[in-house]
Amino acid sequence: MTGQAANKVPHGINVGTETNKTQLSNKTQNQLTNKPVNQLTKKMEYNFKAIEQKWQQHWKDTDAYKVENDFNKPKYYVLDMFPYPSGAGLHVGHPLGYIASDIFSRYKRLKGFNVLHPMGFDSFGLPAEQYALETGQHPAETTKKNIATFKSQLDKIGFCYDWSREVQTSDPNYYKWTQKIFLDLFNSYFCNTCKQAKPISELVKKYETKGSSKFTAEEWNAYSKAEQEDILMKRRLAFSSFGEVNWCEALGTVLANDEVVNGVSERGGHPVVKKKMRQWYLRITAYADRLLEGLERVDFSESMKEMQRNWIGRSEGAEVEFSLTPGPSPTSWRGEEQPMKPGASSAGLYPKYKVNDRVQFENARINRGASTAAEALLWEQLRNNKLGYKFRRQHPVEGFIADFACLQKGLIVEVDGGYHNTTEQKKYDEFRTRELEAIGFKVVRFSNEEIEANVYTVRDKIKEIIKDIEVPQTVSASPLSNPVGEGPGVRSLTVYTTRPDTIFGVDFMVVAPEHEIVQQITTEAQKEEIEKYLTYVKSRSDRERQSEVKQITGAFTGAYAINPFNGVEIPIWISEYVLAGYGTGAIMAVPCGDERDFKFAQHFNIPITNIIGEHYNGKEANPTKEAVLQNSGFLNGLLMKDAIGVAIDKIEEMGIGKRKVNYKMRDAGFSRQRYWGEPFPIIWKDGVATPLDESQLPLELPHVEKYGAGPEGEGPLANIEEWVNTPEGRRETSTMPGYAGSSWYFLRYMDPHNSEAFVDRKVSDYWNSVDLYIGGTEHAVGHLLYSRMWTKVLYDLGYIGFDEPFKKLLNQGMIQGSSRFVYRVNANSDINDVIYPVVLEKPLFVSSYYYKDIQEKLDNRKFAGGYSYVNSDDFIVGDSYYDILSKIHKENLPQFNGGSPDFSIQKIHVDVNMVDGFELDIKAFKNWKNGEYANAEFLYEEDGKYICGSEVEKMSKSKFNTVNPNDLVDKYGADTFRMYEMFLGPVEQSKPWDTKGIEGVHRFLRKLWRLFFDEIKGKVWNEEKAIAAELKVLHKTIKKIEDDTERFSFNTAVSTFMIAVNELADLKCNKRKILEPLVVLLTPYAPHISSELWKQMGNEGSVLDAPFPKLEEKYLVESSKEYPISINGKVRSSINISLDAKQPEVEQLVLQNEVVQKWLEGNAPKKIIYVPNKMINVVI
RNA sequence: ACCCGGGUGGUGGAACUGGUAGACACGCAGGACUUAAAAUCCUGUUCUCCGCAACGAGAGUGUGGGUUCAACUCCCAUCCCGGGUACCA
Repeated sequence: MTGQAANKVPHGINVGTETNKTQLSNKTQNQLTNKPVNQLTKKMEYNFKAIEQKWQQHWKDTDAYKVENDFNKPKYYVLDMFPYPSGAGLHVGHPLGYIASDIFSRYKRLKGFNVLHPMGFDSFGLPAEQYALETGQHPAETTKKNIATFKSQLDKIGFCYDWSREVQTSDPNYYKWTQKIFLDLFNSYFCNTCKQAKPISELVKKYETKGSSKFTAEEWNAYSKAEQEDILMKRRLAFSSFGEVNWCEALGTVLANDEVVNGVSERGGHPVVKKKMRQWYLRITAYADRLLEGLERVDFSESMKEMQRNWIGRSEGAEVEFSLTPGPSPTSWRGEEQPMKPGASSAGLYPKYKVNDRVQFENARINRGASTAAEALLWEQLRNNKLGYKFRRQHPVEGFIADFACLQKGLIVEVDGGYHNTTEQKKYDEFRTRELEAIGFKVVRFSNEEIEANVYTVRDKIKEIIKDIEVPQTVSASPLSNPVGEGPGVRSLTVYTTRPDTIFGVDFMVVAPEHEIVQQITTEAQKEEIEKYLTYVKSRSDRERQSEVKQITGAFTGAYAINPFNGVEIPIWISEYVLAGYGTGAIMAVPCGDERDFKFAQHFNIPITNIIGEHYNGKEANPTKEAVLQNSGFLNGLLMKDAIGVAIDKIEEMGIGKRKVNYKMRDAGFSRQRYWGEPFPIIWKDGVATPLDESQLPLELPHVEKYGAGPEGEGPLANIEEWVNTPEGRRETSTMPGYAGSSWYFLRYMDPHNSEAFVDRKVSDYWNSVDLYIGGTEHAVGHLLYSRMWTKVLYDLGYIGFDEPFKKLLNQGMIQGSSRFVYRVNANSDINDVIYPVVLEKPLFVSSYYYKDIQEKLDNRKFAGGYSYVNSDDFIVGDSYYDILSKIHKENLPQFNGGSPDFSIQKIHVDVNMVDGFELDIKAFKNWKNGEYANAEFLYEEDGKYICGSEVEKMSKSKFNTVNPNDLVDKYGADTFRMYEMFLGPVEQSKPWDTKGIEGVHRFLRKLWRLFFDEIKGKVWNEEKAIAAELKVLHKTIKKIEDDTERFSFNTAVSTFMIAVNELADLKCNKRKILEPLVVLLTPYAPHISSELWKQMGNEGSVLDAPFPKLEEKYLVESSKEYPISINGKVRSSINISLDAKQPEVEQLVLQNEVVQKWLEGNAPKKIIYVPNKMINVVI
C-alpha cells in the first residue's frame, strides 16, 4: 500500500533550470537517477519542484523507507497518533507533529538505528456514518476516498513512512484482531490477589473446586448455566451490563454526550432522556492502581500525567456505617435512662426490647472489635442482608449482648466456645436464652467448631430457621410508614469520607436524591417535601445539574443517623450536589471543614460544630489537615492528618466501617448503537453471551442500505434480519467504539501481515514499546488510558513483554487559525418589531478602520443616551450609522425611499488565502464564491487599501482560515515547508498560523544552495583544505544540531542551520570538507535538497543512511575569550583574556582597563569576581 | 474554584545548569545592483535621553518586594492569558 503516485519525473531530468545549453558539461555532477545528463546548465538555481518530485519518486521506486524486522540492529520506534481521515483533508496544523516525528526518525536512522516509523488511519468513526446518513454514500467508500487524499497530501511533504506497514482500523484484516483481543478481554478476569488479568477458565476451575466467599463449590456446580454466566459476567474484563444512554425518541437513536446540548439533541433540538440499555463495558477500573503506578515509569509531561491522575481520581478514605434513628428524641440520649440505640425502644418492631445503659453499649462495641474467628466467619455470611434480612452483631438487647441479632425477625444467634466454655458460662447462657425468649426472641446457638468446620451449613440452618419465624402483624410492611431506619434492610446509612478525622464535626448527612434509601427513610411528615424536591431534580438534566452556577438546594428526610462515637443524632438530607455514582452516594457533612457543607448548613440553618478551634472563623469552612482536633472525643489533641489513620483504625475495630479507596474513573462504555465500527463477535441466546470461535473471525460488517437506527434504540445492524438471526442465537447489534481499534494499533505496525497472531511475540519483543509518541493533548485521557489498559491486559495474558505502550510522549501544540474579516454594511428592515438585516443589492464593505471608528462612535452615543428604539418610529441607531457613514463616504450609501434607513455592520469571514497580511486582494474577493461579491463596493483606508479585521480562532473550513499545506509545498517546496513549520516555535506550543515568515526559510535554503552552485558558474564547491574558522563553524553546528534534535528543540535547530549557512557564506567557504557533513546534518530536516546535494557531490549510496557527522571537540577549543566586564553587574566593557588565566593576572588586566579605571575613580574595587569562560564582575 | 502551562522588541521566538537579554527570522527604514520589477547583497532596528560620534547615560523580560557580586532564570506576594477538570465527599 503506497501513497498516491507522484507525477512521474522523466529520467535524467536536470534539476537545475536549463537556460544556456552552450555551457560546458560536467558529467559527474549530473548523474541523476543513474542516467548521465550531458547538458550542464549555466544557471543552476534551486529548483525545488524538480528536486522534490524526483526524489520522492526515487524513494518510492527504491523502497527507501521499507523497514525490516532486523533483530540485530538497535531499534527505535517513532509513532504519530494516526489521523481520522476526515473529508476536509489536511490543514497546516496536522503535519506539525508528523514533521517532528519524521525529523526524529530520520535523525535516529542516521545514528544507525533500525527505525520503525509507520502511519495508518483510524478509519472507523461517526463522521463517515453521518455523511452516509445524509448522502447515502457508504462509509467504506468515503473513507477510502478520504484516505487517498490524506496520503497524497502526506506524500508531498516527503515523510519517511513505511507504507507497506499501513493499518486501517476499518479493514477486516485489521479488525479481525481487534475482535480477537475483545474476546481475550471477554475471556479474562482481574485477579484481585495477583493484581493482573487471568483467563476466566481459571476462575471457573476455582469456583468448581473451592467455591467463593459467596457460594460453595457444590452450589456453583448446582447453578444453571445462565446463573453461572451471570456470576462470571461480573468478573470479565469486557462485560455486559445495563447502563444509561442518551435516548432521543424523535431521532429514534442513541446520542453521544457531545450530541446532547442543554438536554436536547444538537441536531433538531429534540428532547433526550436517559434510557437503560444493555451495554458492553471494559473493566478499566480494575487497572486503576496499575495505570497510576505506570505513570511513574513513563516520560509524559507533568500536566499530562496530572490529567490522567485526575481522571482516575483515586482517593483514600473510609466507608462508615451510621445507624439510624426514627427521629430526635425529646431529650438527649445523654440522660441516664434515655434509650441509646436506634430502635432502642423498638417501636413497631417485634419483639420489643430495650438497651439499658451506655456502658453496655460500649461493651458491645469492644466485643465487636474482639470477635473470634468463628464469629468473623459467620458475620461474613450474615452481613449486608445476605440472607435477605439485616443482622447486627454484638447488639445490646435487654441487658445482654447478643452475638448476632436479626431484629426484624426477632432472631438471636449466639456463638459459643472459647472463653464461653465453662460450666458457669453455660448456666449463664441458659439464663440468657430464657430471658430473651421470654420477651419474644428466638435464640439459636452454634459452637465455634461447628462454624469453623462449615460456615455454609450453619448459614443454611439459620436461613431455614429465619424463614419459619412468623412475624406478628404489628410490624407494618410499608417502608414509609415504618419507623425510620427500621424498614427491611435500612437500619443504617453508609457514607464515604476521605476525612474520617472530622467525624465529630458531622452536623448532617447528605444523600443523593437517586439513592434508594431515600424512599425508605423519609418520614411521613417530610414525605411531601421530599417528593417535591425529587420532582425538581428529575426536571433537571445532567448538564444543568453540572453547568449551572452553584446553587444550594436540598430537602430534609426527617430521618436521623447516630454518630457512633458520641451518639449525637444527625439529620439526613438529600441534595443534588451529592452524586449517586460516586462513593456510596451519601456523605457525612462537616461544615466547618468543607466549603459545600458549610454553605449548605448556612442555607438551611443547621448548627455548625467547630472541631478545629481558631482555625475556623465562623465565616467560611477551612479544609485544613494541619489543625489540632478539639471537641472530638478520643481524637482530641491529635493533628488532623494523624487522626485520619487513628479514626479509621477505630472504625474498623468497631466493625462499623473500613478503609476504602475510591476512584472517580468509571468502567469504560464499549458499545455504540452505530454502524461504522467493529461488530462484536458475540451471539446472545437466552440472555447468555456466547463468543464466536476465533476461527470465525473476522466477523465482517454486513452491507446495509440504510444507516438509520434499529428498533428500540439498537444500532443499524439490528435492521438486517438475516445477519442478526443465526441458528445459534441473535447477534450483538451494537458496534465497538472508536478507541477499540486505536488502543492497540501500535502493535500491528510491528507485524502488519501476520495472519497467525496480531503480532508475533519475537517481533514485539524486538520493537517493544514506542520510544517516541507524538500527538495532541486532546487524547490525554481517552485514547492514552485505554491503550495503556489494553497493553497491560495483553502483557498479563503473555502476548507481549511490556506493559506500557509509550515510553515518551511529546505533545504537539495546536496550530490555530488566524481568521480575517470583512465588514459588510447591511440595511436593517423592521417587520413587526423584529429587525432583519437585509443585504444591499450593491453590498458595501468598510475597511477595518471605519469599522472600529463606527463602533466607537456608537458606543459613545450609547453612553450619551441616544441609543434607543423605544417610542420612536425612527431608528436612532440607524440614524447614527447613517450619519457616520454619510460623513465618511456619502455617495457610496444607498438611498432609501421614505424613512431613515437603519444599518448594521456584519463581520464576515473571508478566506485567509485572499488576504496578504491584512490587506484584502479585492480582485480575488470579487471572484470568490462564484462572484457573490462581484458588484461589491469598498470603503478603503486612506492609503487605498482594504484592511481586514483579524482574530485567532480554531482552524476550520467554515471560518475560511485553513491553509492547505499543498499550496505552500507547491509554492515553496516541501523542504521549506517542513523547516518553516518547525521554525514557528517550540513543537509543544500552540500558536496561530502565519504564512508570512516562510520566505525567510526559503531564502535560507536558496542561500545554502548557493554555497554549492553559482547561478553563472554552476558548481562552486571545491576540494580545498578547511581552515580552523570553517571547521569551528561546522563542529559548533554538529554539536548544536545534535543537542537540539535530541531535546526536540527543532525551532532552534533550524536557526542553527541558518547561522551556519550565514557564517559559511561570510567566510566564502565552498569546501566539500565542510559542506558534505553539513548536508548530512540537514537530511532529517530537509531530505530532498540534502539528497540532491549529496548526489550532486558525487556520493554513492543514499544520504539517508550516511553516517552522522562526528563531533570533534578539538575544533571548538579556544585559547582565549572576549570576556565581558561588568561593573556592579552592569556590562561596561570587554577584554580578551587567555582561557587558562588565573585570578591574580585577570585582576591585574581588568584594573588596567580604561573603562574600569573610569568607574573606579581612583578607588580600589571591593571585589573582582572572575568566572572562567563566563564573565568578570567588578564590585565597587 | 482547583490543577497544569505561560506572560521577553512592531511580530514569531532565543537565552538548556543564575553569568554580555533580545540569537535566528519576519516586518520596517535606508542603501547597492537594475531601464524597471523580481531576485540578491549591504546597513540599521528594545525604549528614552545627550550627542558629530562614542566600546555615552538611564530604563528594561506582566506588576510589587526579596535573596545574590550578578536574576527572564531562585524565593514571597499579586495581576493577566491559555489548557485541563469540575459539586468526587
